[in-house]
Order: sequence, then structure tokens, then C-alpha cells
Amino acid sequence: MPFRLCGELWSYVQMVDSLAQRGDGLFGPLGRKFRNLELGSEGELQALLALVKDKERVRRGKSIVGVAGSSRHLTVLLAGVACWYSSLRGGGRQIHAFQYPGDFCELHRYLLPEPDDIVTVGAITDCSLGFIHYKDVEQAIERYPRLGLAFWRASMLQASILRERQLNISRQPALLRVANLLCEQVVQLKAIGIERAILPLTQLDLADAVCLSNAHVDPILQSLRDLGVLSKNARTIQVVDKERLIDIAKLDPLYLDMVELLREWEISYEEAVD
Amino acid sequence: MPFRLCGELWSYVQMVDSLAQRGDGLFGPLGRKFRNLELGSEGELQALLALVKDKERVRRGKSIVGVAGSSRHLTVLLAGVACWYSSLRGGGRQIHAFQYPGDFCELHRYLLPEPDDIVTVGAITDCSLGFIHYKDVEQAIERYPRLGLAFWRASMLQASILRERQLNISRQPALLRVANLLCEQVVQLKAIGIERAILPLTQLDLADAVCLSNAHVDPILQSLRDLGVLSKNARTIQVVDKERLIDIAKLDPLYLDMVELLREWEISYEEAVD
DNA sequence: CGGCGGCTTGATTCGAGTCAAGAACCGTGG
DNA sequence: CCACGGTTCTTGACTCGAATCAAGCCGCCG
Repeated sequence: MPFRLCGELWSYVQMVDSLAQRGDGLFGPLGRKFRNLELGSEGELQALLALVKDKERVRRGKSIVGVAGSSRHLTVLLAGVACWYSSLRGGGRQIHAFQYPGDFCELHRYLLPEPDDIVTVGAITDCSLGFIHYKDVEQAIERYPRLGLAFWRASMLQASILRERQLNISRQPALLRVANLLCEQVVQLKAIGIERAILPLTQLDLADAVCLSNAHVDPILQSLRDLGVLSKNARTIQVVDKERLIDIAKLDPLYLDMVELLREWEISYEEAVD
Repeated sequence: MPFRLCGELWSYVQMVDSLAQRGDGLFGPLGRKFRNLELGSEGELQALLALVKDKERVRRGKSIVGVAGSSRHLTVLLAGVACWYSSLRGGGRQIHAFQYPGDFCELHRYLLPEPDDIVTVGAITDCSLGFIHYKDVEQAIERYPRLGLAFWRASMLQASILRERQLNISRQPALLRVANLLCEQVVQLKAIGIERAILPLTQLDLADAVCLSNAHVDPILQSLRDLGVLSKNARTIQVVDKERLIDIAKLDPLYLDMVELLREWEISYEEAVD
């Protein structure tokens, strides 16, 4: 079982994995995500979950898009962490977003086919994937129109994250960029019920996401550790003081708004579960 | 009739405006856009167009979001140019995208309500707007499910533009950023049948979109004029050598791909019209 | 003709990138 | 249990692109 970090990360992955393996699937990450979307009844959710087929594992570092051949299917991340990136000429990478269990990896290609090489999805840790064939998606949407709205909404959520990332990258100083990115990850993880996890990201992953050089990210993480926001344990990225982190990131009210937005999302998730 | 630039720009706006005013609306910008989306029959298109109500004019510089009160409606840009931006603390602006006739100004708020102040839509020139009440949208989607897919697809298209902008801004040198932005505008205008138009953007608009200072944009535009890509006429922005511009922008193959993507889009539009 | 908004220019400052070298750590295989 | 190789992290010196600031210009509009 090759994992970069043992201990907490591994147990975290296993936990999520075990959720994904449960027979009913109603409480797995995909179910959670769909409940978050607040559209569709349990019946619709079950119909969707029944369509997930051909589970597969992908090793860390490998590409996820097109794993199952002709790629006429949606891919759901069941366990692990992935990222959505574009390769830049010259070897660089721009990571658009990180994906967590329950996320659709390639939703953006469903209605808007694009060449494979524009946007790629890569596995940051070993991942479990589920597939839903386009044919089944179409039929399900036809039968349960609200399912179509839920997919649409999921797309919009991804787009809003893109927008926030764009804002974040474009004109903020380096510290804020990193703080914001970390904030977002914490919120996303919380939304699927995971707290205080070690983020399985390398400094290079962070750098590619916030558009800085890796050599520049390092001292920033150190200062965050000095501030008590991150675990003192060098070589791992773990947020231990979420409030403080939000405080640093919110220096710009817009980011506070972003956090609020996501928090609202999270609240509505909890309501939905009640 | 207060317009910053007379002559060509004004006639361009009038042309688009007259399209928007035509009784049937089937060939107006909204009709074109929907045909581009390749989903839905003419019947569905007509149903949609029938829902557009409460046309209104907004003066340049004013905000578009929430013009008609409680904002329980989609807003369609019928004529003019608008932009989608976030205000940065400290007076700055990040322009996410420019909008042209036929674009939905606030599609992103339909399924994902957000505070008003995160993203704003502003009128760059005087604009004509049409409104479709959410209630009507819902009914129409229920009756014509493919309409829902078309909206979804329109959202995805906006998201892909966001992504390209993010790539563009993040790590390209200034000249490429500007060239790419201009490329995108040319392609978007062509898609609604407008060529060789003067872009009614100020250098500050450009700067806010590509994330440079206005003082930095100016010499870049000059060099593009020297290269024969832009009209020699200072104080206006008009692409006169599209091929050359694409050539400059495509220095990075990813951007070429972007252009290809949009070009493909445009082609399928022409097929649909045939 | 006067004022204002946008464009143009240059000097200076600063943040971030690049490069290169070394250290710490992980997982591997002996 | 220990030695090894590769990956990731850490550090510092140097470079460069772009921001900022400030001033002057031009053309449009009242």
C-alpha cells in the first residue's frame, strides 16, 4: 500500500474508502454531494447511485480522464484526492481545483466536448473511481428532470470555485493566495465530513494552484506554521487553527464572502441531513 | 446619444440593436446564441423568446445586476457590451469576462444564489436588456427539458472561458495576455456575426481583464499597432489582422487550442443555420 | 474655449521567479 | 536492521517583469 504519508492521511483515505464501499452508497461521498446539491429526492439519488459502475483504482500520479477507454462516461471520485489542471508549455501546470470524494472529475466535458489535452485530471493520491455512462445519465435526466438541475448546479459550483481562484491568483500577495487556497480546501473537506485532515498536497501542488514558484511557497508555509495556523510538523500540511486561517485570508472582505458562501453551502448540507 | 466613440462603434451598436428590435426575434442575438447551443428545436427557441419581457435600457457605466428589482429573473443582453467583474478591495476590479448580445448576464445566480457584491455585471456601453422571470424559466424547462440542457451548456461555455482566462492570466507574459484576450473577443463577436468591429473597451478595461496595470497595457497596444494587428488609429481598439493576432497569441499551443475550440463552436453554429 | 476622461511616458520600487546547492525524508531492497 | 536512491523541502543570491507614482498630452464634449 504505497502512500507518501502514513498515519493520519492513510486512515483518512481508508475512512473515505470504506464509505465508498458500503453497499447502499446512500451515505457515501456521492450521496453526500448530491444531498448538498439540494435537488432531487432520495429516489432520484438512489437511481443515480445505481448507475455507478465499473469501479476502478488509479495510482497516484496517473491521469484520470479517459481511464475507461472511449470516455463516454462521467467519472466520480469515490476516494482519494485528485486535481484538475492544464499543462502549460514549458512543463508548468496550472491547477484549477482540487477534487475530493463525491466530485465529478469530468463534468465539464459532458455537454462541451474538448480535446483531451486542454484540461486533465490527475490523481494526487491513489484514487477510487466510479463511472456512469452517458447513456445512463441521459436516461436518468429524462426520467428525473431534477437530476439534470442537480448536475447543472454541480457545474455552477465548480465554476464559482474557478472564479474565486481567479480572483485569488490575480492580484493578491502570496500569503493571501496560499491562505485562501487552504481555506477552500478545509471547507471542501468539511463539507464531506472530514476535519483536521492532513492535506496530501506537496508544496509544488500548492504552488501550481496559487501560481507561485515552489521556492516561494515554502517560506509562506513556514510563516503559517509560526503563526500557529498549520501544524508545526514540517513536511505535512495540516490546518490546526481554522479560525486564524480564515482571519488571515479574510483580510480581503471578498474572500470572507467566499468563505461565507461555502459555509452557507455547508449549512444547507447539514439541514438536508437532519 | 452619449457614446464615447462615434462612427463605427455607434453604427455597430445600432446594427445589433436593430437585430434585437426585430419583431420575430428568431434572428436576434438571443436566437443566434441558442442556435449555437445546438440544443432544442425551433419550437423550443420560440417558446423561450416569448418569455423575454420588460426590456430595459441601461446607461454605460451603470450596474446591470438587479436592475429589475428583486432579481428573480434571468437577464439577457440584447444590445451593447457588458462585463462581469468582481470588485477588489482597494478600488481594483477583476473583469472575468466580457458579454455580448445574446449572453445571459446572470446565469450563474440562477441555481447558485450569491450575495450581490461578489460578482457584478456592469454596462460598458449603453445596453438593452431583456428579462425572463425565473418562474417562466422553470416552467419552460419543465415543458422542454432540452432547454434545461441548453442553459446548462451555456453555463459550461462561460466556465470554459473563465478557465481560459485563468490560464492566460496566470503565467503568460503581458503581450500574450493581451493578444489572447483580444483573440477571444474577436471570436466571440464573430460568433454573433460581427467582424472587424471596434472594441468599445478602454485600456483600463483591458488591464482589469488581463490583470495588468493600465500603464503597462498601453505600450503593448502600441506594439500590436506597430505589428499591424491593430488599427493604427490610436485611441480605438480594432483588430485588423486577425490571422496575425492568432499567430501571436498561439505562441502557446494551449491558446491555439482555445481558439480552435471556439472556432469549432462557431462552425457548428453555421451548420445549424444552414 | 475650458474641463474631464482617457492615453502616454518615464523613473523608481518591489514582489516573485529562477537557479543551484544542500538537507531531510520516504520507501526500497539487501 | 541498515544502506541507498529518488522525491520533496529548504535556503540564498541574483534577475526581471510589472506595479506604482507622477506628470503631461490629446481629443471629446459641454
